[in-house]
Amino acid sequence: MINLTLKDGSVRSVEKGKTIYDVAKDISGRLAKEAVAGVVNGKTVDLSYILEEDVALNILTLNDDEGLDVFRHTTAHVMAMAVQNLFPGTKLAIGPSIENGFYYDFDTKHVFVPEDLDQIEKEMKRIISEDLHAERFVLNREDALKFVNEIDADYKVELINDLPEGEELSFYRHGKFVDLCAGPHLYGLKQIKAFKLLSIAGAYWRGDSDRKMLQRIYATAFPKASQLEEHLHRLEEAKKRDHRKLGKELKLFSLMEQGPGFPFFLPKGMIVKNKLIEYWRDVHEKAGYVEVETPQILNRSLWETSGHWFHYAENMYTLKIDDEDYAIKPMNCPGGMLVYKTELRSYRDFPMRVGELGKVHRHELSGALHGLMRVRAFTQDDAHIFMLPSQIKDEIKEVVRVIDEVYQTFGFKYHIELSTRPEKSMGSDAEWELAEASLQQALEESNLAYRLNPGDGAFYGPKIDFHLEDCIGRTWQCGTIQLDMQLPQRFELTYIGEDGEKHRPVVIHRVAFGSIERFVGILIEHFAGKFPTWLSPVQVKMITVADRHFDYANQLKKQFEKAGIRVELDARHESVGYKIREARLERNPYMLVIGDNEVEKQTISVRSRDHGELGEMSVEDLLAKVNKEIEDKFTV
RNA sequence: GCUGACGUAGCUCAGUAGGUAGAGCAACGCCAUGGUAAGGCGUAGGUCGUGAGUUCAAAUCUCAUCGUUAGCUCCA
Repeated sequence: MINLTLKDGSVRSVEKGKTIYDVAKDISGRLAKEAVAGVVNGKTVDLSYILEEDVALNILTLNDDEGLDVFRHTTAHVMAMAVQNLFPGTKLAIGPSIENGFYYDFDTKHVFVPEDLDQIEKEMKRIISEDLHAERFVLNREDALKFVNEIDADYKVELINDLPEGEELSFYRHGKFVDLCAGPHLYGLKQIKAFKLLSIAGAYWRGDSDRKMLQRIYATAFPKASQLEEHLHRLEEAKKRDHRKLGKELKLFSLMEQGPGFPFFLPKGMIVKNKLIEYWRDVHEKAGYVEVETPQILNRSLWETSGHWFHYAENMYTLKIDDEDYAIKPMNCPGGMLVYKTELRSYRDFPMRVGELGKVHRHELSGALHGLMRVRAFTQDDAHIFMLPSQIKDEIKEVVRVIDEVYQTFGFKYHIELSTRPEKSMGSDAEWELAEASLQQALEESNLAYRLNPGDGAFYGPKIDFHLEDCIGRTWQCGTIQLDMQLPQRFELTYIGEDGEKHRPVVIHRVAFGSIERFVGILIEHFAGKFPTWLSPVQVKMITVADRHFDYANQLKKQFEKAGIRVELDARHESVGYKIREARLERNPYMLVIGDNEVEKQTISVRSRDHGELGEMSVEDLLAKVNKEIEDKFTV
């Protein structure tokens, strides 16, 4: 007999030589049904793992994230098996589980088309119906290489060669199908019930753009059909609130082939953008920022000083003016440095917070463009903060506070990532160490949880990134705080210290929205086009029932306008039903229908987008209500 | 940039054994003056992304190019 310490701390004695599956069955029939893998002394293993000694055992089920991964990864194997059955000669690369699903990368002469997905799904179902059981075997390196060479699995050869010496080389076999895999896998395939292949895409082998492009099939899988349906429904919902679709429908912005990646903002989108800017100025003014504007086009020598001319060349739009090289700014910082140098600075001026809503242009790869989320011209809500080294921590805490305030206003949750020195970087080891330590300490002293992102910093310094979570759970990188140990040196920035000597200031770059254009896109999707009142392009939409109601409606309209409310009057000769339908599609917060009743009683009947019919009320009441919502930046 | 798909009226889309283009909505005109998600009738609107090629004939086939798109790479 051996003793197993289970998840709940209890100890269970079982016969030596039992499998984990046997133990699960012993515990309960239900557990046996839901079990997918085991964790023995911290190592994830198959259910068929044989227990030989006293261990800590945790049985993973479909309800554990890790168990779900096993389930999805096994489903990926089934997909690979189906593809190889249907398209013989297909070589397998890798097929991991990912959030909500899995993918597998294939190398095959056959070019996948969407219709293939149905066929592959059918074949997968057929395979599952055979109820094959996973068979695990381990080979030594030599045999493993021999084996994968025999089955003509080039990619696996490379994987094996890259695995560290001493690593166990395990394979899984389902019927005729074999794949190199660390495992674990489901014991039987019958547990796979709800899955769907979603899309075909290209992906570089090992994520390296210099290597071969493979064909990737993305899929999703869940233990229960209802969960799959729910997930597919969520995808549909996400599609419905796609900012590119809503941006067109709500006439917010437009993208044209005459300017790929250069968005056109239409009048209504411009209101949203301008309201965000107004809000931003208000927040920053209160937080002690001043604002500047630096030129769009600056001379080459500046970009050489900043290092961009060499480090950022492929992303910069350059031009010749009077035989001299110029570049359209891809960042605001160099201009900001020049602003600093317009005066002799004193330590008494610090921290000096200088904001700039700077429009920057970057030549992004054509394939990277995506609506407003990824563009080639965007407005950064930038600021450069100049300070003493001793002020770093407190100042970062203050910046974090401002960014938090901004996100709270829109109801966003977020998480923080700290990125450290990348391969391509400028500066000495000592400078980087100091910079990284400063950011880290600031976060820790602010008691903020963060993830570490090694090697993901900017070439001039480490950074803290803020990733927003929108209301359907997607994340977007928006805010960032970057400590810059390079530009102050390159621009030879100085200040006069208490001792009367020149010193070098510390510089922080930071953005809260990140890109106002992207932020607008995120807001469109977050609110599904239903902007809170303060941001709505039209706050009150008025509809006349018949022509005779125009005068009263027009008089009301003027009253609203005078009160600073954005109002639109639809007095077209169309049916009321039709005008109401259009107004609702516009998603304005308030809609008023003006007919005989209202004219007679000199009132209005109000319909709220978010709360339905509000019935009759006085104009003053509605004005007060709308104004309060604008004041509160109230979000539903 | 790379791999695949797509590009037809302002919008959403139909139109392949190749035979010089269709619908709905929108726009415009007329009629209906209508009460919380589409009233009726009519008019106009397209060198089928662009450029070459094949063909008696190309929206349809081929090539190139531009754009969009799912991803990869990169990134605010």
